[in-house]
Order: sequence, then C-alpha cells, then structure tokens
Amino acid sequence: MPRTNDDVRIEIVSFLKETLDQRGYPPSIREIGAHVGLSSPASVQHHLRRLEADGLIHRDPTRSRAISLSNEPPRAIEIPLLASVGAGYSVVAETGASEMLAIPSSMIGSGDHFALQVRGDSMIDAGIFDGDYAIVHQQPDANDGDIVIATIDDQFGTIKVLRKVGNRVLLEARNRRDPNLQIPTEITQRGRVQGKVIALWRNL
Amino acid sequence: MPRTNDDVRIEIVSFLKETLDQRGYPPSIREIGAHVGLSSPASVQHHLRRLEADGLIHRDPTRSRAISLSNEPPRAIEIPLLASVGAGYSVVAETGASEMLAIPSSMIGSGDHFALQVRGDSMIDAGIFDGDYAIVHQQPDANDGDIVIATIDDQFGTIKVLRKVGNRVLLEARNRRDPNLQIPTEITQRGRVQGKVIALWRNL
DNA sequence: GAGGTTCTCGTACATATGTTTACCAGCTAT
DNA sequence: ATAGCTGGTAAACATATGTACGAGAACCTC
Repeated sequence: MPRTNDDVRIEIVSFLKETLDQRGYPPSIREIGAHVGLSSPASVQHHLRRLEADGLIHRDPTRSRAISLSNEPPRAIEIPLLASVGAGYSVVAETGASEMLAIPSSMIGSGDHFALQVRGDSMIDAGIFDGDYAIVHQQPDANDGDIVIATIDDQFGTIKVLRKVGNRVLLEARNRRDPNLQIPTEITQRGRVQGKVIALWRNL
Repeated sequence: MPRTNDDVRIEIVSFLKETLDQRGYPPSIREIGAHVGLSSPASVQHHLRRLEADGLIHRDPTRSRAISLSNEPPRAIEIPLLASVGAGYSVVAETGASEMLAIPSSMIGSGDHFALQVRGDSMIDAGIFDGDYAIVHQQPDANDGDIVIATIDDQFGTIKVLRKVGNRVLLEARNRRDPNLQIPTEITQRGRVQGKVIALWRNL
C-alpha cells in the first residue's frame, strides 16, 4: 500500500510533536525531510505550507526552526505539597517543600498556591476525607463560610470552616459524630489564616 | 542599584521560559541579547556557557536555536469531559466530547480516561458531592467495592459502588438519608460498567 | 600597582537553514 | 495528445545564526 500525501502530513506533525516533547525545540526542515524520507528541503517546505494553510502548525518566515504546533499540549504548573503549614504568612518560603504537585493551570487562578494533604476527619461532613489533597490559595484572610487552612498558636495547619461572628473569628469543624469537634475554636487573637481551600483532589 | 551577573542569568532563563511558552521554540542568541540588553552575541554566549555549566539549560552545539530548559514544565493531558455516558463500551467515540479537562499526566496512569460531572447526592456519604468531577478509567469491569460509572438499560451513566455477591452484580448508593437509594440495583443482566472512578476533583 | 578573572564589545567567519528556481515524473480531465 | 495539477529532486542563493578571536573595561586579590 503506497503512502498517501496525508500520511506524510501526519508523519510530519507527529515528528514535530515528538521532537518538541523530547528536546524542547523544533526540528529543521532538513531534519524533517530525513525523518519522513524526503531528500529535498523543498518537498518538506511544500508540505509545511499545506499544513500551515490547514491551520495545523504556525510558522514564522525568515527565522530558523520557527515551527510551532497549533494545539500545543496544555501546560501544568507545579505547586509545593507541604507536609505541614508552619508559622508566618510566607508559608512556601519558610517551609521546605518536600514535593511538588502538578496542577493544570486552567484549574487555578493567579496568585500563590500550595497543596496540603488533609489529616483527620474533622471535615468529613463537608466531603473532605483523610488523605485528600487540599489545593490552597495563599491569602491572609477569607470570608465567612470559606474553608481555610489556618494555624493556631503557630501550630501545624488545620483545615476548617472560617466563621466571622461580629468581631470574633472562629474555626468550625464539620463532623457530627465527634463531640470534641463541635466547639468552634476562637482564633481572633491566636490564630492566622494561611489560605483558602479552592479545590480538592482525591485519589481513590 | 546596578545589575549583577546573576541578574542577567535569571533574566535569560526567564526570557527562555517565556519565549518557549509563548511561541513554542527557543529564541536565537541575538534575540536573547536584544532582550536582556547585550549588544554582542559573544556576551550572551558567555552567559549561556555558564548556565549550561550550572545545569540550568541544555544546548546542542552546531544547531540553531538548540536551547532547552532543564526543568521543563510538567505536561498535562486532556481527557474528555462527558455530559453523559451513553450506551456502548467505547464511550468516548460515541459520545461527542463537548469539553476537555486538563489533568496532569502524573495523576493518572495509562489507558483511556474520561471525566464526568457528578449529578445528585447518591454518593454523598462517600464524600462525593453534586458537582464534583469524577476522573474515570475506562474499563468494562471492576472489583467488588470499587466506585464505578455504570449504565443501566443504556441510560445515562450513574456513579455507584460496585458489589459482587455470588453471581449477582449490584450497584449500591452511599446515602443514609434518602430511603429510595437504600435498595441496591441489580445490573447482572441489564447494566454495564463503563469505568472505574480513580480520582475526584472538586472546585470550592 | 601588578596580575588575574570576569564581562562586554565589535568584527570576522563558517555554516546551518529557509527560500527560490528549474526541471522531471505521475496522474487526471478536456 | 495536450494541458494542468501535484509532488518529487537537485542546485543555487541569501541570510540567520552560532562560534571564535582580539581588545578593552571593571573588579577583585595579592
């Protein structure tokens, strides 16, 4: 079965994707030709022109290796996965980030974020279980009702619901079963909000 | 305050990252020079040599624009976000995928995956709420106790716990409050497993 | 101050690379 | 057959681009 022209186009796009993934910069026209079996750079250029007309690639004339794929794979950003949230506002700077967690940029907005693995069942009635990863937007305050990561007396960070009643700032758990967790904790003086939980990830 | 040499290095790396993100291929040495304020290509090359010695970048001599960053940003893959799971095993092929959801490759393994936004409170006691995104590994069967997406009589897909009791295959909800959901659904004949829920994403 | 290192510049150079042109082979339609 | 389109090769061309060399300036160490 002979190779059709569309086959060559597909091969070229695949090679482009492959090369960009492997070494980070696009191949030259002659490299493409050597890979797909075209000895003349003019032949490759002919296909490239078609591919650009079809909108599959973008090119910048008068530049070397100026080929880019139209549907580039989505980039992810890495946020630090903290073992614990210590004292101070600049959480990331002070705490040594042991691991990084990749999160698609489309899922979180701007600003500094970090991740924290939830320990304990204090938020079980909010659907946040032991072992879940909380994706946190780092901020020094939050609104009433927000789920936040907060530290009390500079202890390890806990995940709770922030309540603001008059001048008082409280942390509420979400666990009907454990009577110890029914009493809101006053953090007006002693506590500090480290960030707002904006998303949750759970591995099943 | 004068600009130190390290500042220039940082600027170069930032410019590399920026350019790679924006147009997909690295800048030339002279482009770098024009951006960071170095008029001679030799100056830029000097810094590039240092950066490569420090392991921050990789270069391929005798090639144009052959610069790549050492710590390239993690790639994400896109999985289809299905509005509903229809009949048949090849879910993706048959259902028109309206949207795509970016998921870091590190979070999911190999095989075909899709995402489904959970509707209803049938799994509320498993910490799966209305509106959550279920990340599903497409597979025709699963083990007892797994949370699966299944279709009954080729209806819309539902998320339930799979139970295997003897020869019978059941779907169990996880909702103590709703008495209608207490009765397991027999799917031995009429139902079909579309995939296993491997992860959960929730926007708060 | 002497001497070394680092950084920059300007220039020259070799070539990798995209572009163009001319030409040929195969296919299709009139 | 003739014309036209497509897609290939080869060669020539212009230049973008990485590299090397020489020199000078700034800075540190002794």
